[in-house]
Amino acid sequence: MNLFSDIRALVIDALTQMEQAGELPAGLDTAAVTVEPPRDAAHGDMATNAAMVLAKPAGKKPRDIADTLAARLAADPRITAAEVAGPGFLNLRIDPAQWQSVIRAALTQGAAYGRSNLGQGVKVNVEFVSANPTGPMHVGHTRGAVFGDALSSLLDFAGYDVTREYYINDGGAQVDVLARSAFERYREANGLEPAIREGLYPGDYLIPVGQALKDKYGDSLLDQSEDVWLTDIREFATQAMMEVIRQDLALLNVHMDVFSSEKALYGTGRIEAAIDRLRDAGLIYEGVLEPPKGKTPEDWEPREQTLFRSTSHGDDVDRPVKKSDGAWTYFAPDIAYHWDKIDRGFDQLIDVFGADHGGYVKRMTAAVKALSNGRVPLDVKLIQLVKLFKNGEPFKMSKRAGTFVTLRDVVEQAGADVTRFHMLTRKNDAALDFDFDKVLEQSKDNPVWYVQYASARVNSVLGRASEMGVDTSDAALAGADLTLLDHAAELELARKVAEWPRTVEIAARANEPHRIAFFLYDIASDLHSLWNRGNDETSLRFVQDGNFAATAAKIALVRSVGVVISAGLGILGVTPAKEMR
RNA sequence: GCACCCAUAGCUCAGCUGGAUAGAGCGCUGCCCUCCGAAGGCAGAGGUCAGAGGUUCGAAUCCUCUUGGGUGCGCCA
Repeated sequence: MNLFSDIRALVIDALTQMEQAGELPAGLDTAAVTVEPPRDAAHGDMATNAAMVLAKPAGKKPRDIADTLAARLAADPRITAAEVAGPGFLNLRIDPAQWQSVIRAALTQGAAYGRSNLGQGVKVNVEFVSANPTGPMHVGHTRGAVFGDALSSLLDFAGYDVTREYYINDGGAQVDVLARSAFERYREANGLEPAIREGLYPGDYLIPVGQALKDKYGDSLLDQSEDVWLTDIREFATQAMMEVIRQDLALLNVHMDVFSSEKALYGTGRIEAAIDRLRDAGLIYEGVLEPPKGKTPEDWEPREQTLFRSTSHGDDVDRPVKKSDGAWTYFAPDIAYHWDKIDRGFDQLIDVFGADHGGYVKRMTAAVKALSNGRVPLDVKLIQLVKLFKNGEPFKMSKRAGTFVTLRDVVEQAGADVTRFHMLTRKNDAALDFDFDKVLEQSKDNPVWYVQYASARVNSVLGRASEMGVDTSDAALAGADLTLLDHAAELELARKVAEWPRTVEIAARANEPHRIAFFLYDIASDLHSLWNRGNDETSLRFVQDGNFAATAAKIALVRSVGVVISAGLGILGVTPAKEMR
């Protein structure tokens, strides 16, 4: 149940009746009509902008439309008052029975309350992480992993058919470097001195890989030249790294549906086919790129190469798909990969990239547009940096010295729940501070703790009511006499519960899971606030000694908040706390 | 040089794709509490939404320009 969309439907219905009655011209576009909670609660429960939006196309004054609309809406039993305000807003007061039925809906639908059919089963592919398989995941990847996973859950909750996918970049030169690095560790495992020269991966994480190589090959590869072992060791090391990455993701409770390999595209004709498809559309040509103005690379020399005419789909310059040696650029297999996703029947594609790949966005959207003839939209979400702190001091790390912070480090120190929640307390395109101490702080300015505390309080108060003898099962609470919830402060909280389905849709429409985190903070804050009022006004306490009916009603309200918090945390991939420690 | 992202209270950030008097936490000020309904509560001050134009009933939000920060710009991925 989404009370806001119900009331919007009522408004649209009334507008249609007005058209039929000749009070409005027929055929008006009502897409821009909204029904939303007013900023100021004194304005009522909901407000619609219908009169202002339609005034111009209808050729009428906003207030005239609003007056007529108000009269029609007031006839509905759900509306207790409809008054025109300001430039033409129509403020609506909703019958308390509606808020009570929202609570009941939350109790009967449980974890499904707030689910939406917004997505209508549309197939969405969310590609995220896609870290190079050359080592364990570090903090930078962590945020992308959390974001992609939460976004996927959000879209699923909003009625989309979601696939979580990881694109393994195992086709480029970096996996050769990995193989050479692993080979040195293999030598080391055989008692030789490893030569980790400049440009190789120095991390300790390859030591067990060297050992495993020794177990498999003994000393048989030691005297062989690179062309003998490169392919096998590359394959071996890449698989080992992917296993490490899978385990890292599992630490964060991130689980992919599909892993796609870049390398697997080579030699299958898929890349050639994708490029040919673009060529048939007249988008591939041989040409010479101009050097970027103001920043010409020192070794620049004009040369002819195979280019994709991405400028015809909004890019700034055309992009090469082949290197000068005739090999594909990274872009070419990625085009084939995205075509493959289109081919697999996805209606929407989402790519989650690090912000340093921002320059890649236009060419990829151009390619997807061209490959799908504009059918499949691609939304690229860029994830900004995570700045680490410890006790308020910047936490320095150096990749060269091997002191970079891994995903595992973060999760071991902060825990998966705290890490996930905190990573979602910023918009994806804003930089995020992560302070190892602050995220574990127990205070109001730590959203993770504050929301979990609310969750624990819900659990605690349910326990108390239960001890008192109240049946606190959702089914029983749904049958409570909710008309007893007549205090303004209680209805206020119920209103927040009613906003949950709306928040889900807004967040899903924008592909912005952080909105869920902020909503949870808000509703937690409202719950704490009502709880605190109970300290002074005993009639607002959730457990009313000796009064079963009142207690059941209040507990129903509290539990409905708990249902929403659980659902929201579920989307974020965080386990609700039952008690605080 | 060009493109993309960002700029909101002293600080860290929200702001429901254009709505009414721009919000929250921290910090600050002032009251209250010291209760196992728990690790504080209530209230107040604090803003030229970087700046200047434009679009319209209405702009923090959309367009143009300017300033300041970040990212990127063929044979890395």
